[in-house]
Amino acid sequence: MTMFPKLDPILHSELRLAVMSILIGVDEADFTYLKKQTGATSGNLSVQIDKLMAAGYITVEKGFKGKVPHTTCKITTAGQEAFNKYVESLKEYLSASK
Amino acid sequence: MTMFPKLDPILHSELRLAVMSILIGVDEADFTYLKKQTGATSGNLSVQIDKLMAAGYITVEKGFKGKVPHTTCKITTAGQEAFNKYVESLKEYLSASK
DNA sequence: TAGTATAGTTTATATTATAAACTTGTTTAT
DNA sequence: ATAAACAAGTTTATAATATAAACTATACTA
Repeated sequence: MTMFPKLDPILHSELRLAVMSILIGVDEADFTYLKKQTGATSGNLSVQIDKLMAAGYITVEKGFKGKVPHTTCKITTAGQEAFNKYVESLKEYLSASK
Repeated sequence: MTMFPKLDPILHSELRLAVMSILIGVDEADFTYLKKQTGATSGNLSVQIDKLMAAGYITVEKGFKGKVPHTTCKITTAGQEAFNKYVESLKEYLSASK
């Protein structure tokens, strides 16, 4: 792509972008919250969270809340940077005639 | 997705978005021009142009320029509307804390 | 006329997204 | 106490997508 910057494939996904969008505005969020906010299925969310983690864009802590398993996600600095860069890149696509 | 609008899958594709981004700013563009501007391979471009056409977002005219085959693409009204809507939807994802 | 270039299309493959099925454990009703 | 339903995920299978490789057809060029 000559005039269009490459879009980070990790972020160029509807659900992963939604997750990142939530996480960037909040200190942390748990699995259930992310599921409710995004409307995703558990399976899909689980997979996409894994990918974001593998990319180093979020950290995932698995523990228990009382007796129930509980997963907390938090955006990393790398994740914030990648998100910002993605937004900047997208702008090149969205602003026609430039 | 409850708080995030669904992103038009036809447009949520790097190459198709690039093509639409070019076409929205220009009266028409031919295959070769789109290929150069996007840096895409011919095969990929051919396939994605087909999909945009199938979606009714662009028109494709195949003819000859002298003796050489020549394909001209033009955005449709539906395509412009879809593009604008996509941009609006994306904003919901990009503006954190909203 | 053999070789290279142009303008694509078709087909095959690799990657992704998504849903369905499953696991593990908990709470609730009987 | 135990079966039924629920919660929080994970794993696996399938469907959809993107992309590249191979191919077609014609034209130009040495």
